[in-house]
Amino acid sequence: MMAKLEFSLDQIDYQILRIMQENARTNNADIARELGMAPSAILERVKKLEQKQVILQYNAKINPDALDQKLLSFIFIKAQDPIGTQKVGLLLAKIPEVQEVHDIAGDDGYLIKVRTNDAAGLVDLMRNSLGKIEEIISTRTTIVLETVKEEQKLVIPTED
Amino acid sequence: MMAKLEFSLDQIDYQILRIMQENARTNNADIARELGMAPSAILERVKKLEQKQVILQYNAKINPDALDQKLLSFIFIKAQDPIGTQKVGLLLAKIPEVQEVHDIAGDDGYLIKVRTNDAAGLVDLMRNSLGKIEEIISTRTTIVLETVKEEQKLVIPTED
DNA sequence: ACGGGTAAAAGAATAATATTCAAAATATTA
DNA sequence: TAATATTTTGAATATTATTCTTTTACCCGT
Repeated sequence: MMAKLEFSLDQIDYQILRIMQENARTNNADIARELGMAPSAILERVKKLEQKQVILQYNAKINPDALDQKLLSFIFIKAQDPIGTQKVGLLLAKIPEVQEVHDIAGDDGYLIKVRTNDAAGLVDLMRNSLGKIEEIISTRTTIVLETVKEEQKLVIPTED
Repeated sequence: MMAKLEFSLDQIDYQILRIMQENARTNNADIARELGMAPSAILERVKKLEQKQVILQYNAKINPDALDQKLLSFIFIKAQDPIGTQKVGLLLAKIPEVQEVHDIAGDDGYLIKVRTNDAAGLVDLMRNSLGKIEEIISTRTTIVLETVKEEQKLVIPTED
């Protein structure tokens, strides 16, 4: 079940991705104009990029402050997963406040990124959500004071 | 110049954000239908959300594998910033492969998230980019073996 | 409770975009 | 070089975006 995906993107695809990465709501007509192509061709390309899972999704970046989500934290979690599984990782992924779960090298661990309203919210989460996961051995929390940059933009090649 | 921003969102705004967070390319007509409102009203709302900086941007999530960006790492950076500045943070933010830069509590440090093609790319980056920043005292790198979850979705309140 | 005023929503008309599809152009392969 | 497959175009139609006016809802002070 581990089909090797074949991407194979050309320069035009890269340009589309570049535009989409800047503003995912750019319409096909605008992209078409910018690339000097017909809108229908762009539509085809974009559809294909979605099908090939090159574009995974379109999301709106919402200001955390607007939802009063003021505290960002990273938590290293040492856990004892049943061999060959990532049971803990999957449980962590289910927690809504947890934005990222990474299985990291070294200490049988995970690194998670968590957004809560405040310190109290973080404590709550650790007690009520992490606390419920028995396989967790220990945690180490790092509090973010200020975020200088936070994007998911990838570096898109200029030549093929 | 530190104007306190007043958000003040109602339940309809939350619903719009919820939809946009799932798929930022959902068109106004669809949102309107889903919320049982006129498209023009939705347009107004969305514009306002953008103006108020509640919605910061729309981005396409691109599959890192498709661009051969196979390696994800987190690097803790201990640095000696000139007092009251985040000079190092800003320099780090300029590096394209660096997706996130967080100023963290404790050890005068930063935590950055970096995406490179492979280990060689990471070494390159540390040597050529981080190496050029003199204020950096030391680094500690954590390699991600596998990512279980990676989103930026926020928890949107259900009641006001 | 009653206006006055403001903000938001609806509705209708127009502009623009999305989408479909057949034909033409391009690439690909044998 | 011919044959085939893929991609692009261009035109027609369906759908959506946007504008603007009218109507409705909401807020405040009296």
